Amino acid sequence: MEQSDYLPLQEPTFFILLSLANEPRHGYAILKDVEALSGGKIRLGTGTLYGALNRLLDQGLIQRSPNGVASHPGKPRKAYQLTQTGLRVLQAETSRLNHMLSAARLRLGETHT
Amino acid sequence: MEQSDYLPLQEPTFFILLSLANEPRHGYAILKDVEALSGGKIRLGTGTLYGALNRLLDQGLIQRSPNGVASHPGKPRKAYQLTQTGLRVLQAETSRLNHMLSAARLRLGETHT
DNA sequence: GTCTTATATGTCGTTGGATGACATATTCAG
DNA sequence: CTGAATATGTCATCCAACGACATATAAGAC
Repeated sequence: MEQSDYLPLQEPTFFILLSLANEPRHGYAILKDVEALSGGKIRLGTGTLYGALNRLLDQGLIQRSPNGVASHPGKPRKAYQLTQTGLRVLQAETSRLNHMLSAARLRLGETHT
Repeated sequence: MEQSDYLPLQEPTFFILLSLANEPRHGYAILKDVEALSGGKIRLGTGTLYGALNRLLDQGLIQRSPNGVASHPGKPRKAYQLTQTGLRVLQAETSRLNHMLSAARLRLGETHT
């Protein structure tokens, strides 16, 4: 299994992995984080989110992380973290994005950005 | 209809539009151009290509272009070109890609590129 | 002349991730 | 007690991508 077998990532999946890049988070926290991270442009539906989390678990790109014990509203939290594979996939996807932008600059004639 | 209604673009669609950014091309030429443009990494299947071309026609992102009269092997060529809408969508997608990379740099801690 | 290769367009069934609607549970503030 | 924010989850549907297959033509090799 190479990381390229998981590419390309779709937008929601990309942001979910990115949200977990530095620290473990539970689902709802990912939801809010992605919204902030994208400047409010991306609002994950819960169907998209929890579907993706289960798929990513199956694929081994994320894994369960010990839940904090703090009291909080709502159903019990489930925290997740990136696996090494997940990180590699995220980096590979970032690289792919860079290649696409290089190609776009060539054809659309932008100097940089 | 805003250009954002067509986003995000999938990889094949993005490269097809990009291939038409500067000059009209027929399907098979797009196939070869995308392969070159991506450094050989992306090889469109014909199902993907012709399916996408018809969809993009429906959506008004591309339009038929007068066919050259040159003799050539194979079935008669059908040339396509970007519409103004198509160009705007392509630019919007490029912008979206840039935002994603900005977010990735923040979280993955890359200095640039 | 025929065979192969490159060119060229097309159809079709399947898959897989995204999406929106809906359901459920808990804590806290007013 | 009621509503809002928090929190997880299911389900049916949609749609672009994908791979396999089909068809046609021109040119060059032999």
